[in-house]
Amino acid sequence: MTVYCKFGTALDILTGKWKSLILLRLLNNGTMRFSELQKAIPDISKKMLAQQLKELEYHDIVHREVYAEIPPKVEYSITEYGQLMKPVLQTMSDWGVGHMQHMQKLYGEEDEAEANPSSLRKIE
Amino acid sequence: MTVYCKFGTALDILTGKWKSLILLRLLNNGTMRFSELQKAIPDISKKMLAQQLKELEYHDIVHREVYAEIPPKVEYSITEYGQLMKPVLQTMSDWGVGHMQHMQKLYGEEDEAEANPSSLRKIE
DNA sequence: CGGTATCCACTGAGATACTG
DNA sequence: CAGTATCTCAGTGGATACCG
Repeated sequence: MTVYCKFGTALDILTGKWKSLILLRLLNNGTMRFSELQKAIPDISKKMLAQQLKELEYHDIVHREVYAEIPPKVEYSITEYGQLMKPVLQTMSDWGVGHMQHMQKLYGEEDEAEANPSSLRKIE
Repeated sequence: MTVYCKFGTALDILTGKWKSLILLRLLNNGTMRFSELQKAIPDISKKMLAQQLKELEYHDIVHREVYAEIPPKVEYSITEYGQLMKPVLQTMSDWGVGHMQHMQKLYGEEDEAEANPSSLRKIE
């Protein structure tokens, strides 16, 4: 159980399909508004976006800056502490890339491999 | 979408609450029988264990060895290719450990931190 | 022993509508 | 614009029973 805990901690943060998408966007683009994130991640609903951002904020990975304007404006960015996620994301991504190739070798072309360059590299 | 794909690949494998537990056990103990895994992971159901193992096998991460005996005997182990997961697990675990401390600093002691040593280190 | 099949309860997440 | 509230439904996973 204790083994799982530590690993699970990372998992809980990264998991949830959307967190990674959000993190990736913020990492690449810097500061983004709520609506910009919505546009950048077409299939996410307001509800999910708000929920995931709230969790990331709680974990001190994402910073939320509210401007007292009309109409409202809220900007999100990765905290300094949040930058520590980069190597984790990168490691997972690297493995993922290699694994897709491995799966192809084993099972052929069926995987919806769109032959795109590894844009995750942008994370640097 | 393409960004997500690569990252998501890793996520899909690791995700699912149980995969990590299984992997960790096999990594630490080497070969294990179905029933041993059940005992080692008390809260997992047969159904889930079987399902997760099947997925890991499909991904060439876990090897399944069937002995034609009565009563049946099946042994699971990490494939050579599967060993490549170790650095990924380790990176995530390391971050997880650090993050638990960070959360404590921010929010205090409430987290069910059992003050255990990082057993994940066994993965080495 | 090592599963599979079936049924069921619960949760995650989409759609929609409303608010400050 | 940036959310919150509700309602709903599909999929995940638990419990149980059965099979080779």
